[in-house]
Amino acid sequence: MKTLRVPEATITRLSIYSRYLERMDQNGITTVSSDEIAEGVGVNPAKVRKDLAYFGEFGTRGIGYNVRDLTRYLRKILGLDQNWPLILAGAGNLGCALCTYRGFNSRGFQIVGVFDNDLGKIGKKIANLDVLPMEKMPEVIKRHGVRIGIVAVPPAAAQEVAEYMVMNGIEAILNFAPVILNISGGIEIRNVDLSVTLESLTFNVSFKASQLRLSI
Amino acid sequence: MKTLRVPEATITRLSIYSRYLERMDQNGITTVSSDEIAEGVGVNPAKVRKDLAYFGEFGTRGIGYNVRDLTRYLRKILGLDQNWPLILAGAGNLGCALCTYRGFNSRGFQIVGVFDNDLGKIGKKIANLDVLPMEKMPEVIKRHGVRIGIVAVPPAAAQEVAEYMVMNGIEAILNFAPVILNISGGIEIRNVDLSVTLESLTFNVSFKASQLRLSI
DNA sequence: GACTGTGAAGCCATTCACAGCT
DNA sequence: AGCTGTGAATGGCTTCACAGTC
Repeated sequence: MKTLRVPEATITRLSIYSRYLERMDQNGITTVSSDEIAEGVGVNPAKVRKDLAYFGEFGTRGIGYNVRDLTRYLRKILGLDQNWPLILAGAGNLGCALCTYRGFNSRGFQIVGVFDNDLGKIGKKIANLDVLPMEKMPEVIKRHGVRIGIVAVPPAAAQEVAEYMVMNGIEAILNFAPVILNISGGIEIRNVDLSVTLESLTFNVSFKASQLRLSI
Repeated sequence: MKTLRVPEATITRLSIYSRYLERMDQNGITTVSSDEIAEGVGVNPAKVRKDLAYFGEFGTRGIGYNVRDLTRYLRKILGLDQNWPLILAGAGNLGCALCTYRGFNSRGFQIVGVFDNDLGKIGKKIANLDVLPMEKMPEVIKRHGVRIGIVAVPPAAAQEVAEYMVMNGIEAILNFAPVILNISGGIEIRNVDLSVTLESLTFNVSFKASQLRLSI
């Protein structure tokens, strides 16, 4: 009975391993070692083994891991042995891109409702989905049993939209708005913040050679 | 002379502090304490002070920090005292969304070239920019002095495109393709991987109450 | 009294190194 | 011989707690 807390970073890596293994499976590879996985995704081999060890013993000493079995275990660990309906708030450019994003379907994600409060957008179709007014959200969440919501509205509206989602039963939020959402009650939030990510690049590019001689 | 290595997580937070401070400035607030910043962005106050201390002493004991000055320092630290031209490979839905993303301009980012190898897309216009064939990339990089590239092409093409960018002088890559890029030579890479992010949510939502009784 | 800056302590993730299995 | 699984060691980020300053 393991009750160790699993690091968030481990979960991220499991997801990456999982995708790498699926590609190996498609290439007809049946067995893989932690060294090969590590090489393939750019991490330390011991880390691969430790990450897996949080959840069980999936390998065979002297041999390695069965690709297909490990893939199945990983998908189950990540909760991907079921489909995940998603709702999306914000039918702007980003929202459109997300609706048509191909990477979702293969992992069991499907956007089942798109919402906006802009009358100019409501009623338009995005990838077979009607853009609905926010008031319809509760109904869609119930009908599909949605637990995860995506926030892709302008920053000024993000907090309000997130609260509305949570009020209607959403348990986890993927937030693209460049603000820190203030939500309590054990709601899981992940932020995708492009400016922040780019700025970690500009920092590194700016002060690469000149090891930190900032002289402000 | 500080030569301490600055944690990557610190850089990420500086970027977040910076945006928070700009909002305070717009609201007419002139002075702020580490406690207030911490509260506003959801971190520990000591962490705010430690993060800033890597780069200097910006505050006044007993008083706090001057909002406008600290904002300016942070922008300089992050390399945002200059504009950053970007190139974008991949003129699909995601590419379009990125071209019109409003969050970039206010932070000094500007996409100056969009490239694709799909003849059906070349020549089309996205947000005032012509979609160009990949062969034009070297010229655009040189003309604008581009150092950062965005990869928004399908996964199968990502590695090749990234190598092409690096070969033509790009020093940092923001990668949206769901693959691990294998690039050497001190090139900075940041991955924005929506499936991975969503899967850390499905994991947490799946095994929230049921503290990890996986029974695979 | 209020708040910053920082050494020290605490904590958590990573890496090492090797026992154990095939 | 080859590779996994894991206790121990390491390294690094976070938090505490308080001296120092206004």
